[in-house]
Amino acid sequence: MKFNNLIDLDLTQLSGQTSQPPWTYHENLNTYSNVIISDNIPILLKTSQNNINSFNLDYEIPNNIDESVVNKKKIEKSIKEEIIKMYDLDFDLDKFYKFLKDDEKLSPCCDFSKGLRLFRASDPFEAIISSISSSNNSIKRWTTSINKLKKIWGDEFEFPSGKYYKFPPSEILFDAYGDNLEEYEADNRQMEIECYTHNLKSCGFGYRVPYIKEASEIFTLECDYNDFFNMSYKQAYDEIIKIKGVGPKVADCILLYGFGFMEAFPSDVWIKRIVSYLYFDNNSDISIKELREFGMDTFGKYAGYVQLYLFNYGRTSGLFDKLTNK
DNA sequence: CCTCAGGAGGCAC
DNA sequence: GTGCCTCCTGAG
Repeated sequence: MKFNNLIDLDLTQLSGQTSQPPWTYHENLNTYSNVIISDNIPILLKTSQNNINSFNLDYEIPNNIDESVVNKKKIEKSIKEEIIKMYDLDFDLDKFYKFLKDDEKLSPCCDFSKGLRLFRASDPFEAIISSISSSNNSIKRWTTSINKLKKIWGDEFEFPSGKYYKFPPSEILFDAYGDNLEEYEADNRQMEIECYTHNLKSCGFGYRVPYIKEASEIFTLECDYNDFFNMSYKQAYDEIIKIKGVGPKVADCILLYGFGFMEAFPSDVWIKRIVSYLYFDNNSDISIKELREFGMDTFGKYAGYVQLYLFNYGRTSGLFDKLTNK
């Protein structure tokens, strides 16, 4: 299937959005692949492109599923809808670029991020755990941790092009061991304690392990995250921030990348540096709380996209280096 | 080549 | 305001 939309797959996949880690990249084919569940069937999505004005979507079904039992038309319709959601293809980038160019402080962003789109979650729970893992952490570290987690607890599917793992549901992580001591005590073989690596701590989540466990418990026993789709931004924010390990920044990441609340403006030190530089004459007295309010008031429904473009602008233009080398 | 101190990051307390 | 946990960088 060919999609004639402006999108830069590399930028979108690798910009550190906390809906999920980047998909598996195959260099020789220039393809990003990931498994999703579509109509109860695991489907491997494969996206590739030669230029940013279009991309191709291909798919595979698992080796152990007989091709004759799948309804191809139905599958293709549903994966098309899914890719439109995940790559946010309904968002009008041209209109957004006009908005950026109307603000002389924002207009340089366009040149560094052409084709960058929101990378939305297929599974909101994955976005919740990914966002919690990203706090006080680097992109490389949290994505490595999430990939390890998927390999240990996620369902494994074999496709013609290889093995892929889905992010596990909350009840699986609710049951998972927190660290190797817990795992050791539940095992009757009593091996050396270092041998126990089937636990959250061993994935490198550090002190965030109890936060991940608690979030898993809440979404297993107490509430359904799908309720967030029926809330206003403010209602959803007030609700999600109650979870331990979820502060203002993580809450906004979850709402933006996991649930598509476009008015969220995730505010961290990087955004603070670049906004201070662009809008406040580099006077960084502005607090993170004020920064979030500034972003939401100034950019409105484009707040999430502006945050994305500002971050990428800072990262790729060398502006972040300049702002931190002093 | 090695080791090790220092830095980075958002949140709970 | 302080400490959390892990990885990365750079100095020696």
